[in-house]
Amino acid sequence: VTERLAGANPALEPGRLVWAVVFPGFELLDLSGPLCALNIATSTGRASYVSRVVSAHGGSVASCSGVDVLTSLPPPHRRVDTLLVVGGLAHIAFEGEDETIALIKDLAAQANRVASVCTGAFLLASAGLLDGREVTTHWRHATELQRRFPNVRVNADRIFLKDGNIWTSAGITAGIDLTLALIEHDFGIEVSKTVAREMVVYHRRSGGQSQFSTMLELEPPSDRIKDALKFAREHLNEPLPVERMAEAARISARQFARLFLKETGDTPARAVERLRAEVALSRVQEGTESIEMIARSVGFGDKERMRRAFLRIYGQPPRALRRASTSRSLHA
DNA sequence: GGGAAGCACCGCCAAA
DNA sequence: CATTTGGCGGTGCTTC
Repeated sequence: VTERLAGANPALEPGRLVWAVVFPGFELLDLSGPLCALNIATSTGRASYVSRVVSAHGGSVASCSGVDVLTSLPPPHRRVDTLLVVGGLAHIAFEGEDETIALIKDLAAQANRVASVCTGAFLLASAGLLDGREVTTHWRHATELQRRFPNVRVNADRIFLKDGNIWTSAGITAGIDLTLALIEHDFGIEVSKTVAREMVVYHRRSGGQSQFSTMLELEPPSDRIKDALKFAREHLNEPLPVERMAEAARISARQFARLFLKETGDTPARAVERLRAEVALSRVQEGTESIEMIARSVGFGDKERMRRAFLRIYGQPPRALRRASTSRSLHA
């Protein structure tokens, strides 16, 4: 089954066409993760995608995990919204994928945007689509990507990355995060959150070392909210009631709360709590500072309030998380 | 541990 | 006329 029709919802646009390109030896999860997310999004009735799996020669294509996938040849009418290129073991042999690269070049020219999962970035780079772009890929292959394509700016410290109409993601399951971001971009954060819940994955997980990654992966569209978040990060250890953040955003508290929820999918107070918890967590895990010290310096006031926040967010109190992390490093 | 106080959130309405 | 904005007050949750 290479084509999946959107659940009929006449109220919606005819469905964005997503073409996924595969090749012999591709990673199955690079493909199935995104397709699953798109399918669930469509089944909510609040989004609409039509996905197809194509390859250079059509027919059955073997994934690296031994499962074959039936693909089609790209039909003549090439109205494609999103081109999605997966990765796979064969990235070493991407030189032998000239036809796949030609296909990608051809489709990319028709597409509104281009995305890659994992080492799919190598194929995009080979097709000349990544020159001058900031991209990411599987951490294990990031340096090789940079070496082979000096004109590409590789950032290995991200789960996914959007540079203009080029979206790239880190290894394998990061394709799901990438697809959630696409869905959010297209149909709003409520839909992407629903899909994440349904798939039982994090709606936004933190990537790399960026402390505030959850709030940065997707920048809120309006400058107002961005300013407020910036203000919050800079004054994290001070009280941050809604009114103060609204002031930083230069709008009324009511409107601020409304916009904030719409753009970030979270309410202001919750977001501040998450921000604090994220900063605290890394210091709880990595350092030897007292819990009390950390709690004060990230704005929780005292360790008891931080403990409750940790229970809400991580399901475990700080001490348990520190213990878990130190015992892990002892065994490492 | 129970009850008061404070705050965040949200629905509702009116004004812009 | 519709959409956006801001204020008000009730409700529920957290903290004290």
